[in-house]
Amino acid sequence: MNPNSKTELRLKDRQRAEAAAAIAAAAEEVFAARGLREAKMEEIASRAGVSVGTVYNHYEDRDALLRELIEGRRAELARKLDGALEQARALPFREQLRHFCRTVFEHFEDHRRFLAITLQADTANLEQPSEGMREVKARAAAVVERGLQQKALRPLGKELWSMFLLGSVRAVLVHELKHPGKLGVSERADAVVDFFLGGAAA
Amino acid sequence: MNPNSKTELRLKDRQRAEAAAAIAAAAEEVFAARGLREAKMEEIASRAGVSVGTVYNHYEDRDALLRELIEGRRAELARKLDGALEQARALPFREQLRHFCRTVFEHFEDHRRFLAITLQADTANLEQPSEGMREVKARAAAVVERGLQQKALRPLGKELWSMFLLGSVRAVLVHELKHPGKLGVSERADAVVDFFLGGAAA
Amino acid sequence: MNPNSKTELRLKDRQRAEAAAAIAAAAEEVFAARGLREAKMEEIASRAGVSVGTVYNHYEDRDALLRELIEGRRAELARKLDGALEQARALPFREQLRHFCRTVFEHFEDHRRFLAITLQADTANLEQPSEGMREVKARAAAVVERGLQQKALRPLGKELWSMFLLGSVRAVLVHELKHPGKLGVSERADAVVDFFLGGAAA
Amino acid sequence: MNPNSKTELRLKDRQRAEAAAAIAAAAEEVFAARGLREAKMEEIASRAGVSVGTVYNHYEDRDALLRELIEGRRAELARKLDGALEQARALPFREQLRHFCRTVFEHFEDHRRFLAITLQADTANLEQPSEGMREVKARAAAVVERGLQQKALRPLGKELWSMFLLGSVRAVLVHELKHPGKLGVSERADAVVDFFLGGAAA
DNA sequence: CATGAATGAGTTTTCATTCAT
DNA sequence: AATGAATGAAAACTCATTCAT
Repeated sequence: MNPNSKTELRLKDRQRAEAAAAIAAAAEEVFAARGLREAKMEEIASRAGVSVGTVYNHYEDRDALLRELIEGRRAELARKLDGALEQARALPFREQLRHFCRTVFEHFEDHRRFLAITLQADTANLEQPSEGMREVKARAAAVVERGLQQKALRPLGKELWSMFLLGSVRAVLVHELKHPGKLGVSERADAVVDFFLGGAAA
Repeated sequence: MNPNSKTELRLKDRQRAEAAAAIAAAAEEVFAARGLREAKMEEIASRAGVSVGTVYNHYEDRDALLRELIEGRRAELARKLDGALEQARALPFREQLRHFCRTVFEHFEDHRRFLAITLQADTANLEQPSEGMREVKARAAAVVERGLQQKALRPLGKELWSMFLLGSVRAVLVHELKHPGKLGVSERADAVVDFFLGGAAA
Repeated sequence: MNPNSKTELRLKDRQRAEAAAAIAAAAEEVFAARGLREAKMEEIASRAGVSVGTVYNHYEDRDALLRELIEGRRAELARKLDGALEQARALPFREQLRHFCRTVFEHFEDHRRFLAITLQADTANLEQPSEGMREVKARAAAVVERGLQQKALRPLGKELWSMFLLGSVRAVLVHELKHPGKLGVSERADAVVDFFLGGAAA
Repeated sequence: MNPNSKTELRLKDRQRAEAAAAIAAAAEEVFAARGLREAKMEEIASRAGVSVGTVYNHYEDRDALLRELIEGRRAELARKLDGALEQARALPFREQLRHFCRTVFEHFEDHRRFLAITLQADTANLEQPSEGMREVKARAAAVVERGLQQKALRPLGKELWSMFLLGSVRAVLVHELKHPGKLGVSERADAVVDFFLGGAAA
């Protein structure tokens, strides 16, 4: 009927996606500001400049919104990590580690307070570890894998090392959240790499 | 009037405290089983074998109950840590570290699922870091302090090291929560100490 | 976007106002029938033909509902009194007084039982005399003022006279409430005016 | 068994009565301060220096407490009025009226804020006008009766005049409650008598 | 009799979700 | 598809009353 139908569809799709993104952004702010329990659909809607009904046109329900939000952020980070690791493929292991950490810190720089929530949602609902978290872990495991292959890491199991790596990153993240402004992204990455590789002993 | 009045007071106080403890225990279970958002006051009451009203006789409201619960567990851990550090005072730093980690792991062993929840509450409501968390951090800082004085740690700031120490402990904790049963308390402590002191590098 | 947007807004506003009025009417009935303490939100809602939630969409909480209800009725009366006094401006003072009283009695005729409740709420919470009551008093003071200017009243202070005027009106009101149907609005007004101006002495 | 049993009984009775009076006094304060709806049994008990249970040992339930409280105060007033009218029996009518009013004002002087509550309770529960209020009205009717017999009042029905008389007294009472301290008991009585007998006209 | 913690039915209030416009 | 008022099930919380000590 309409020769532009294909174009129009794309246009609509894009508009849809933009609306969904705006809502997600608003939700991020509200969840961050109020907490997982106190965040209200009404506030999310009004902060997004739409009505509640519209939020429900884009997300099945409150849970779905939160889930997609978290997964989305994690997927975004996973993508960034893929890029960073690809770029650093040829560099020495320590450099690869640094790239990994910097990417994480940069990502959190953009989503500061919401990530605190993410960190929660990770610990909660232990039953079904989110797909997204698994993805980030997979990237950590990938870096660590390379370190093991290059004999840059002691042989102790990929899982254990990535666990410690993410734990160290997380510690700095939370610390930054509570005492902001001390260190730049690079310094934070350096601190983690130094500690992770060399430990604390004198 | 009553020659036993003093005794009676103590008795009533003790009974009151016991009732509060029973409710706290029930609340711990329910919060752990249902999650921070889904835990209902009614269920807490009935699991404690009392009526809702009684819960409200002991705790101002739902928030207060959760808050006091978390703080209570943290204070308990802080007390245990004080004991452990006191006991290990004369031992080499590595041993002290091990005592610290073991104590934390043992504590978590007792409160497994609820503490998963606690870990959340820590990250959330960043505004006012709980008194209890501060106390645990203080103990970590104390161990680290000794390490610095004995030149067992590189000079890098008490805060930074305790941050990494707790981060490493937490990583193992969460890992254990998701993949239970792999390691005993001692092995976990050893793993953390080894990593914390020596790092991951080959 | 929508050429009717202005009209639509008005329509919605009107509907909102109508809904609020319907709820207020239901609340009036329930408060009147059950009393200030026994009136339940659920009954108000169902008598208004809406759900509880809807009541809360229109009124902050139970207190606000009652407050706005009372204030609303008082404001209504104040408006009627303004009209009556305006109309009677040129008439002799005794006539003005009669208009004043008739207006009050007519108003009470419409809201009989609820106003019995209102009379309570006036006396209670003496701390902050309601805006609405102040308005009614102001009208009484205005009539009295005219009487003083025309030397139709002995000079004794506007406040004192309006106090006695309202007291006399109130006495008849309460009496009517308890022994209904004896006198028509006009007769009641005449009785008050006669008493107020001439006193009881033979 | 016990030769003192009679005395003891009386002692106990007296103690019982004193306890009940203390509770009534506390209740009066709390009902006055918080209002009919907001007054809590716990607060009444603690202000009386006893436990809730004790309150229930003296009064069937909350309603009974309030009812007996109000009735008690009214009966007290009725007794005082009987005395005053007896004393003034031989005086001219205007003096009798003054005695009546003074007695009322003095009584309210003692129970200031609580009376506001009484005034409410009068208006509410119109169904069953309290026995106590009827008693006070009866005294007003009695004074008025004398006035009529002495031809000191225009013939207009005992009921109507006592209604106006109490209405005028009440007006001054409420006014005093809101703007305290202006007039002494005597001046207030004079004002009412002057107005009641002579009206407001110049 | 006094005590005061326990009770739990009864209310208020919340808020995710729906749906007529 | 957007709107936002209406919905009402589900919680949270209250508090008069009871009763074991």
